[in-house]
Amino acid sequence: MENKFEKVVAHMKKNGFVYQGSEIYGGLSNTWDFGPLGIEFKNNVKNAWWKKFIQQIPNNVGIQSAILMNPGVWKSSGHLDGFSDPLMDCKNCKSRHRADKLIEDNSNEIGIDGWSNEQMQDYIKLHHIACPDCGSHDFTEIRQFNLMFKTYQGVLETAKNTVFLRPETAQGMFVNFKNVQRTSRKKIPFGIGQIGKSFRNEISPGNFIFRTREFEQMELEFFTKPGEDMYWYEFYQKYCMDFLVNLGVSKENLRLREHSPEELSHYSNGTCDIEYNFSFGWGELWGIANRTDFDLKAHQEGSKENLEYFDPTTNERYLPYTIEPSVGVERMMLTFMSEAYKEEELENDSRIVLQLHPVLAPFKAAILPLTKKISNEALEIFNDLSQYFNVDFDEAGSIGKRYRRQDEIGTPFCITFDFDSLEDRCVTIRNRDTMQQERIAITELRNYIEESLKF
RNA sequence: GCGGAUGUAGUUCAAUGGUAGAACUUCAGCCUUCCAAGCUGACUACGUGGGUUCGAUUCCCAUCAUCCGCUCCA
Repeated sequence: MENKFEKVVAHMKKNGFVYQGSEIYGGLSNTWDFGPLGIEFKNNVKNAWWKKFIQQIPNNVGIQSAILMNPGVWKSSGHLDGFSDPLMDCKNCKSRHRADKLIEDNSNEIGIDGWSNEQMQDYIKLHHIACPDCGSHDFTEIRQFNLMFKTYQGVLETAKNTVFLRPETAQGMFVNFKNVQRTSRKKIPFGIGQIGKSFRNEISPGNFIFRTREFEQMELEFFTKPGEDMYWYEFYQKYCMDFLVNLGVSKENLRLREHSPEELSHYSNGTCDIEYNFSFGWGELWGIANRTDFDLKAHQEGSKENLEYFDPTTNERYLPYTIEPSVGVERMMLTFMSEAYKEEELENDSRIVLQLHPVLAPFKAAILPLTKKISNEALEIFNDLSQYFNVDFDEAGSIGKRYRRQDEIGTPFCITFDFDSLEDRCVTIRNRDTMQQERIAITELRNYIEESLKF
C-alpha cells in the first residue's frame, strides 16, 4: 500500500489522463489539463451524477448558470465578507495564522465575526496573544486574503465593474429558484442541480487534482418544506453513499462525518461529509449540508424579490429549506481512480488493472484484430459500436500486449476478431476483471455492452 | 504566501566544467492464429533566465514547477 496515491497520480499522468497545465511554458501552479482518457473519464463521472441526481429523480431538474454573476449575489450570500481570511504571519517562526482563530483559541471571546482587522490586531496586542507555534509575539500586520477571483467586466478596470468568478455553483440555483419553479412547474420538494466550474483562490492548494483553484462542482439544491428538511438531509446522505458504492467504491474506504457545531458554516444547521480514505489520509469528498432557508432569505432581502413558495394544496407561503449535496468532480475522479487501481501478480508477470466500473471507463470496449491481416474486417465492428459507445481499436503489437494496454486504462471488454470470425460472425469477448472469455455473435455485442452500463 | 526537498527522453535511472548513455514505452518494417515473444530501425531529454568561465547539463543567483509540512476546504 505504500505510496498508492503517488502510483495513481503517476499512472494518470503516464496514460494521458492528466497533464500539467501550460506545461511547455513551465506550467502554471496548480493547473491541470485533462487528456483524451481523462476527459472521457471526467465526462463519465459527470454523466453518472447527472443520471442519478437529475434524470432518475422525477422532482429534480438541471440548469447551467453563468460563472459571472451580479456582485450583489455574493454580497447577499456572504461570500464577499465571509470568504476572506484575516491572516497574519509570525515573524519569528514564519508560521501563518488566522487572526480570528488566534483570538477564539486564546480567549473566551465569541462572536467576533463582525470585528474589523484593526480591532483584531489591537486585541491580539493588548492581550499578548502569542504564536501557538513558537510563543513569539512578533506578528506581521493582518493581511486580507480574499478567496474569490476578481476580474473586470468591460474594458475598464474600475471598482464599479468588478465582477467575481463564482466560488460555488450553488448560488446559480438559488437566484433561479423562481424561474425554475415556474417554468418546470415543480412542486416542493424538488431539486435543481448543476455541474460547472468554480474558482477559489485557495491559500494552499495541492495534492494533485484534490484541491485546485479552478475546479468543477456537481451540486444539487433540494428545496423542502421546513420541518421535512431533516428527512431529506438523511435521504441524500444515503443516496450519495449508495452512488459511490454502486460505482465500485468499497465501504471500508468511506465514512460519514458529522460536523461539530463549531465548524458549521455560517449558512448551515447541519452538515456532514462523506470522506474517502485517500492514501494521503481521509479527505472530504462530498458535503451534504442543510442550508436552511439562509440563501433564499438572503437573496430575498438582497434582491427585494419575494422568493417565497406558494403551496397550492395548503395555501401556505414559505421560504423552503435547502438540502445541498455538493461534490467536486476531480475529487470524485481521484476516488474512483484510487479504488480502481490494482497491481496484479500473474504466473509469469504482472499487470496494472484499472477496475473502473464500465460506466466510468473511458473506453467501453476495445476491438482487437488477431492480426493485421484481418484489420479491415475488424474495423467494421468498431464502426458499428462507435455509434453507441466510446470504443478503441488497436492492431499494434501482440494480442497479449494489447490486452494489457486496455487493462491499464480501464477498458472493461476486449473484443478479439479472429480468422473464425470471418466465417461464423462471432468474436471472443474478454472480461477485464475475471479474464474470462466467451464467444458471442457480433450482433450481440451492443446489447452485451449496454447491459454492463446499467447501475 | 512561508519553511524543507526535488528538477536529465513519455517513464525509470546513468555519466560529465569540453553540449549526454541505457532500459522500458512509443512509432515503422519483418515475423506472429488469444494474455507484456523475437529481429531490424527510428523519434525523443539536461525546467526557464541570468552570472562566473575560453567553454556550463555540471558551479553560483534568480525564477518556474512538483512533492512534504503550516493553513484551508468541494
